[in-house]
Amino acid sequence: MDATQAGTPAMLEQWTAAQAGFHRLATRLTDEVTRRTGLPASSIQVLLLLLQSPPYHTLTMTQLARHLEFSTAGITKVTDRLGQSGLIERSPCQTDRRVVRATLTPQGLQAAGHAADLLADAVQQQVIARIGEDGLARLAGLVAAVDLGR
Amino acid sequence: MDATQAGTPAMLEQWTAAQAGFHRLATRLTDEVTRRTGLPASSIQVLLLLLQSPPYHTLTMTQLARHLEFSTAGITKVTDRLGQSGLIERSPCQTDRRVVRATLTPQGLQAAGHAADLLADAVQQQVIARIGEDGLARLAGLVAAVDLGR
DNA sequence: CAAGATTGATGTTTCAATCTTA
DNA sequence: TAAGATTGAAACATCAATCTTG
Repeated sequence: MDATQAGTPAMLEQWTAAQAGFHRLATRLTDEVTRRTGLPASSIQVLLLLLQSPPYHTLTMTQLARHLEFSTAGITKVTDRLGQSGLIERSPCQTDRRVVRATLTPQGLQAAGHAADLLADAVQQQVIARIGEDGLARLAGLVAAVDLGR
Repeated sequence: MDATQAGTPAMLEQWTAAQAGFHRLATRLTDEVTRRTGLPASSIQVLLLLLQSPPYHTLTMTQLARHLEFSTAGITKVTDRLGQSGLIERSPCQTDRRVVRATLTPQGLQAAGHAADLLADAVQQQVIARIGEDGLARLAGLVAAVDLGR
């Protein structure tokens, strides 16, 4: 028996089940927000990340890409769409002119807040109601622990 | 203060962090398999699901779509590609001629086993090594608990 | 030469419409 | 009439190549 099989097949099934289940959950929650705002999932993620980046609700393209595990090309296009919708503004950085920063506009701040409210409702009803606040905390903790050794 | 705010902003940040972290993890594990097999993530998911569906490694299009939270259109095209690669075979159901079933070919069974080995290695090294087998079990349990009340 | 960002081409997924069968 | 599956069009994300700046 080699190292490949050491964890038993059950380990792999646990992982695939967790992956599929998490995907179902994330889809269900995001769809709730998408349906009421018309925004695709990636745009919602960008808006919420900027909302959670006080005090100026500003991040660079690469910061957005790193946090969301997106390609920089993808971030360029998401922020293009958000810019055309008037929800964010892109501005070149003064000190390093290679850098482009994305900032929530007042309208974007409002949209992000609305999306956050809708998502919070969904999390409350579909997650907290089933595993409690401590359940969510344990879930987030486990994911973070795996992420740390990155 | 209305129900929307009840869970505190921290609850929402925990969720967004968990979502981003899980996405990073899933991407990292799958990329490992994709790089060595040339198969996109969705094809890998279909192969593994069929592998875990004994005794005949057969599922219908809608079963695949439901388990993976894919559109049926998407499943049609994934199985198209897998069929062209000779990894699965599509056959009409005898008793209900609307239904199409996908079955692993001998070659597909081998490919699925290989993908499972690669993924199991990645899970072992990147997940078990950090949170242990019981950590993965807790993670899967929490996700399943949220999924149940579906 | 390396890092940040963008563009065009490519692959994948979904949506809407359609076809077939129950 | 509804359910299962497929098709073509559109949306989205990634890759490779390119441009600019440090």
